[in-house]
Amino acid sequence: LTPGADRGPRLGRDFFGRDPTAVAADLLGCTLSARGAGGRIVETEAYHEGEPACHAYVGRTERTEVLYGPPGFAYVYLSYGIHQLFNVVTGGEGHGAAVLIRALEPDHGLERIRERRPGRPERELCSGPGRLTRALGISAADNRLDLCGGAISIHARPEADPPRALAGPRIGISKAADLPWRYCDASRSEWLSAAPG
DNA sequence: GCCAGGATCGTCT
DNA sequence: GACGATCCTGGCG
Repeated sequence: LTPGADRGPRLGRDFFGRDPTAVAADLLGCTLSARGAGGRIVETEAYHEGEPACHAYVGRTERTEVLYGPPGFAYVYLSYGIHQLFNVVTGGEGHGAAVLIRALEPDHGLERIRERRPGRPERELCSGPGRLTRALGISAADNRLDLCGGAISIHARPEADPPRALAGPRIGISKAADLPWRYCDASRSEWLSAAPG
């Protein structure tokens, strides 16, 4: 665990309004903070309307509408009936794209996190997309929240501690499984949900 | 330590 | 009515 004091300014709309692969790579090393708890982003995945693993692939529905909206908003959905998964909407308005946050190195609000995940070893607090939402108290109530102004924020990474980015195939999908759109910070391998590559 | 299986429900066909 | 962008538990050795 590293101290969490060195966090940059809150990321703005321009950061998110780019290709999901660029945003996914650049989110490594940034800090995700939700209501007083959070940590360094160490694992992300990009999704784009043009490939079938993306929820936006089916077009605009009530569920996917947020993906087609302006960048910098949260897309939170229920996976397997149990787990909340947290995504950031990317790209320009009218394009359906997002980045899934898959793992954090927790670095602030540890007491709150441990309260939400009692009895868990440090490594398992935030090492997985369902785990980190539980750790930070993120739920479907946060769907469509503005990350550039709301109770969940993302902050620029410190220049002094850059990530070592590695790209590989995404996890847990059956379609478009060949695209290397999962990004890991290899300088934080112990906090990942799975080995890079 | 590894692996197999079950939990659980919103969304779309 | 089927299917997940997952996680946890229990059995085995």
